[in-house]
Amino acid sequence: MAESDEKRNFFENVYEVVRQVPSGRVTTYGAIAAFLGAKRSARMVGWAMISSHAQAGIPAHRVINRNGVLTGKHFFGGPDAMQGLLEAEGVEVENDQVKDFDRLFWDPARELL
DNA sequence: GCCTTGACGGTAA
DNA sequence: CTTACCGCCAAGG
Repeated sequence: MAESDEKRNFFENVYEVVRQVPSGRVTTYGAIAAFLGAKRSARMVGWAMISSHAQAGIPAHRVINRNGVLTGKHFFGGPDAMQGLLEAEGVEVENDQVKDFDRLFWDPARELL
């Protein structure tokens, strides 16, 4: 029963980490996955975000891919919804790509730990 | 029950 | 430096 519970915990862990992301900061799927010990399963983090759509307090718009591109902007109900949210927090977005991504990158294993 | 797709990432060529 | 392919895990068809 441990394995099934851990799987569920993985999703819950993702929600918790994303929830700790401060405004004006962005993180990546790989960073979260690596923080959870599944650095090779960054895709699952993205899948968890889709499930997080039903959760509250999950700033999924702050979670993007390692390229700094708003890969899941289409899942926010609008092509510019995610970009608008980031810009509203002070994050400059250019062509669906976060500017100064390296400067705004929030690493859970570096700042949260 | 098997195959394909998917909010990714890293390494190889 | 850019492009291509494979790998991980889960869910939908």
